[in-house]
Amino acid sequence: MKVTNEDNMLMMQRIENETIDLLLTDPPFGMDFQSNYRKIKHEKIENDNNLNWFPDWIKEIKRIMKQDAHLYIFCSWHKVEVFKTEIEKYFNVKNILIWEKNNTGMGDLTGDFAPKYEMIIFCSNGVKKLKGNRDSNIIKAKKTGNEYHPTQKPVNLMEYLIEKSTNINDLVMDCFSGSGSTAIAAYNTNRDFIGCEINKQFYDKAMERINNHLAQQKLF
Amino acid sequence: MKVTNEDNMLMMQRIENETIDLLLTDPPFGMDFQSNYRKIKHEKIENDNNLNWFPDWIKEIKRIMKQDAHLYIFCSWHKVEVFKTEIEKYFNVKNILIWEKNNTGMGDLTGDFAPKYEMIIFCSNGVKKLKGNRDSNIIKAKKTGNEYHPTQKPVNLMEYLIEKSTNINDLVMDCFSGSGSTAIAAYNTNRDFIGCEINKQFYDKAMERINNHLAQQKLF
DNA sequence: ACTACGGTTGAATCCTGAA
DNA sequence: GTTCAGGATTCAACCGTAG
Repeated sequence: MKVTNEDNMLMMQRIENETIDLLLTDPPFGMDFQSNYRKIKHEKIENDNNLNWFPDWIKEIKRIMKQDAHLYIFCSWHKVEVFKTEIEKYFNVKNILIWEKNNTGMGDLTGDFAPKYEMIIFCSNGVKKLKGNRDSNIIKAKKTGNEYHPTQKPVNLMEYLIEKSTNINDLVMDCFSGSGSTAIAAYNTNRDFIGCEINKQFYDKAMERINNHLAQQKLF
Repeated sequence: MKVTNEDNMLMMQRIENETIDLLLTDPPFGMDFQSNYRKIKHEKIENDNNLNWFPDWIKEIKRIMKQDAHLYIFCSWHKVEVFKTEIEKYFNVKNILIWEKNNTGMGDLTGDFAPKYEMIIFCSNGVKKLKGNRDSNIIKAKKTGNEYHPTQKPVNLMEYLIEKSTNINDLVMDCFSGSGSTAIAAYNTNRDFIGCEINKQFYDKAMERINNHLAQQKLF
């Protein structure tokens, strides 16, 4: 397990071709997002409000993914056309999964439906099977907190996706580690993990969370 | 209520500017679709496996929609980037709704998640409020049959969307009427309806369905 | 001073699930 | 059972500055 505080393009430069078994990550969505309503105020997510970085990023991802590998890339419906179009240049977009949350979000209260899901673009590099039952492309998972990051992902959702697509000791990567949920999920499912988070505050909080989790596990 | 057997571009040519209160339609998705597994074999949906017609179509839609109007355009995730990008040139894409079905479809049985939803691109022309409660963007509705069309929509789903976005006697349009579900839903909710279906077999079956429905209503 | 414009601020909803 | 909190937003109101 290795989590660093740096830009993910720098981290990936050090990774050899065809190394990663699974990409499971939640990139910044290219939205100028900051909730003024939260009780816990987080630093605004660094975001130039566009996705200019995306083409170079996905190209570098392609280089380091193994020949038979899965990718799960979180995405809002607002920018799904940008994500999907660019990803399809390199990978086979197999599905767009719907992560259904337990509650709805804010937004236009009278002229719109309330947001209740995020999209997850599911791709394969080459051909690879999924483990276990044939589950549906709508996945219900409770949002479990935002004490480490405003868009913190539920650990059990990440564990589920890891177990659908990898074997024990496989290498899972998350380029936008955020709260560290993916790292913890990889640890819990006995997979190896590499990831980074560019924001120092989020990185520090994630490392504290991860270290606490590892310490608790060792008590048993 | 008026349903014709013709190409929808011909039908729309006869409609004056800013006439339609609600567009609720399920266009051909630009996929070469034919299930070989169905018990009921339908004629293959006419489709040149691309969406070349879409830019002209949406431009014509823009012309005939009222200044404050909603649009619901069904869409598979496979081509959502094409639909969304083109629609955004003319309308405000407010949301992508998820119609969650009660059961899953076919497709890749071992390397993919099972399809359980369709997307509905929800747009507004100008500013318009929704009626009733603030519902979420995941809408559960049972698929109720495919005896009239392979992608037949549940009448209650169409009724729900019509009632969210229109008043009694408003004019609802469905350019791709298919099984006639939208027409029946408009009738049931006391809205006016205009639509067409290019395929003679689907058109005949839909008209039979609609006429039977009207006849049954008149018994009471 | 008056308007036009752009950026910032804060208020609002209802459903779900945890307590 | 009942309370309670929380939410990858949008909109309108309100500034400040420029023309």
